[in-house]
Amino acid sequence: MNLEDIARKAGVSRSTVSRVINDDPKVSAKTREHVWEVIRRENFTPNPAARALVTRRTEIIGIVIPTVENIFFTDNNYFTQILAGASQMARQNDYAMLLWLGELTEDEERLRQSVSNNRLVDGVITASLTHDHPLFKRLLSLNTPLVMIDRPLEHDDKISYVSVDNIRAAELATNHLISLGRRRIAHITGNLSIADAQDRLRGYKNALTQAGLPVDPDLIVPAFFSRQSGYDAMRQLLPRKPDAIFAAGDTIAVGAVQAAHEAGIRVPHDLAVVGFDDVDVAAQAFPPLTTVRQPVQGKGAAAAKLLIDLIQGRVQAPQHILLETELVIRQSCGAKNPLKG
Amino acid sequence: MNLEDIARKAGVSRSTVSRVINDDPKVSAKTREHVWEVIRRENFTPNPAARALVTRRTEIIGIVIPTVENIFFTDNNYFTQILAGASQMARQNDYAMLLWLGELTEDEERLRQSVSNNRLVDGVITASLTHDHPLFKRLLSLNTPLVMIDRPLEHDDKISYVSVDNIRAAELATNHLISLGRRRIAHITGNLSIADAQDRLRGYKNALTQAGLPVDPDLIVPAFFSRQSGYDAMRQLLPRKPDAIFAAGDTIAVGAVQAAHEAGIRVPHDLAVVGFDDVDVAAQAFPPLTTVRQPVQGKGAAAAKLLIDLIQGRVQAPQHILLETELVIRQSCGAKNPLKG
DNA sequence: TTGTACGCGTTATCAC
DNA sequence: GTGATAACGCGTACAA
Repeated sequence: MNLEDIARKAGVSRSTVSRVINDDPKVSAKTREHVWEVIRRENFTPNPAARALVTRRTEIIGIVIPTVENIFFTDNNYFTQILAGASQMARQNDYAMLLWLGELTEDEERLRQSVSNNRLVDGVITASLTHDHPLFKRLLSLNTPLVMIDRPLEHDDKISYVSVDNIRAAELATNHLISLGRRRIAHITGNLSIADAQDRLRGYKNALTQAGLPVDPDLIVPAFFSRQSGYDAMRQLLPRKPDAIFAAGDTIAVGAVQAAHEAGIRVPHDLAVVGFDDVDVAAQAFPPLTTVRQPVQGKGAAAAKLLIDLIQGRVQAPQHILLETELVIRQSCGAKNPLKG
Repeated sequence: MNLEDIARKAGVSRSTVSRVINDDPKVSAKTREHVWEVIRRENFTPNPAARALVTRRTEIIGIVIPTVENIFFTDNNYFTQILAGASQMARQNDYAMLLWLGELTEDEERLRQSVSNNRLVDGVITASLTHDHPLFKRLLSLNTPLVMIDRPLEHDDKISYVSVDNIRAAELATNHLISLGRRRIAHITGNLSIADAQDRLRGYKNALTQAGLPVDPDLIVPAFFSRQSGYDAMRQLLPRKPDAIFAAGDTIAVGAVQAAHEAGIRVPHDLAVVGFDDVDVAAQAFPPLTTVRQPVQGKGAAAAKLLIDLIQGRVQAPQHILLETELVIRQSCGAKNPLKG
């Protein structure tokens, strides 16, 4: 079933059917309605391959989640939420969504090829792409529309991205701990090759300085966004006797709490803990985590919307969008009025 | 840059280039090598739209995760792992992967249309599609190759699917609790419109019966695959004083443990708990959950492989693949030799 | 072994 | 407002 068939059944020419489908104004209301009727009756959809061949557009956006660690070690539903947000926005705009997930290292070159040689998509979203990943340079040199989720560490002035104000958000978290009377506040960082992690570290330092507290290097432990990493970091911190932890991610915080428990340290009594993200594990942790909520689905949705706007020429790159964060108080910080988890 | 350009640069005809790309044997080794060189030098990739137009194949598989609850209430990384497995297998076979996520109810009709009218993919994988979902009938009546992840409740004899033997797995979990001396073993079910949940319930009953223990309806509480639901179910169970819980999912188990803690019940001392899936939250729970691990990534990968085999005619539908499960002993069951979480 | 010519289903550019 | 007709880039009989 193709345009020709519909045309015959409707008693018009192929071009007219095409015009009807593409909302071309110069077609009489009468024929338009008639043709639509036939299309609906026959349950016809134009062949996207043929369409793409001539329009040079596929109406597909790609989303790339590139690194091994993201998929296998992050251990939370961050990426599910990113995908949910992007998917919904794409569908609302009649775009389909192609997914590339980075996996084993051996596959990395193949992924890079697959993404960069690809003519299947009108534009690309990346999530948590680090500037040292081979795809980074490639995607920049391509002239496909590109939107990054999470600010890139390099060339961020030339790249469109969607993120949150991580510095302010980290200040928020740290100030909260300060306001609870904590004074030896430690920070477990995320992967510092990611701008988010760097910004959260900066926000932590800012808050201490502004409160007149010392920034003690011994209380800053670099880690990655994983539970094991948070666990290890906490064990390093134990002898330094912090009274609070600001962790750069919820999964890190969960690992830290586990190490604290094993050492007989009570959370929040002996140690107040604040995480970041508000992904699934935050509310499910014991005790439920106080954390900085960032709108993860919102980031996915905003990235998709921005990408589509770029594709359709409604806006010009680069564009930077920062979404709002919010402190969610549960039990791990020991504040008086915790919300229900 | 197209076949014609490459042909000119290589001093051959367009068809020869096409033959080289498609590994047609009747082309001399010499020209073949020469043409490949030009292709590599020019970094050429054939236009997939043009190719799809003539071959009627897109080399794209679709994956559908349809229901609202899956995305928003499941709160674990189950679907991330499904996607990771499917994605990796797809790429290994030079297929791209299109993702449809079901979201808000208003969008359901749009999703159904988008999936079923679609000519963008060579075949479809569904994850956790229930038989009462509008997509179920549609996908069956389409003649696109189809593979379901998780056995469908109806027509499972006509549908290809990948799953685990949930009955045996549930027996495994329940037997473990019995072997630890527990006698009032309760079961919190998953969403019973999903076959997995029904099978786990059946396995639970089987194990009790085989051990000569009574099946007490008061110790079976229906729930959904969510933490809140597990929490509510546990509160119903409290007055009935179970000494063990087999939960149909890890997230359910986490909710149940939380309710138990609030009631002053110690896990595992007063209450042994076993979950199902071994998703992220299991190891991160407090205490770390003993659970039945199912190979979630493996299910995604197996589904993609099977779908591609169906598309390429290597096997005939319907095919049923059951993967192995494994009991992972951590702390929530109180067994003597827990593995490291 | 290589080249020629046609068709895939659509949109765009002309005429009318 | 409508209808021919030429692209779009590729695969593939068929001819050479």
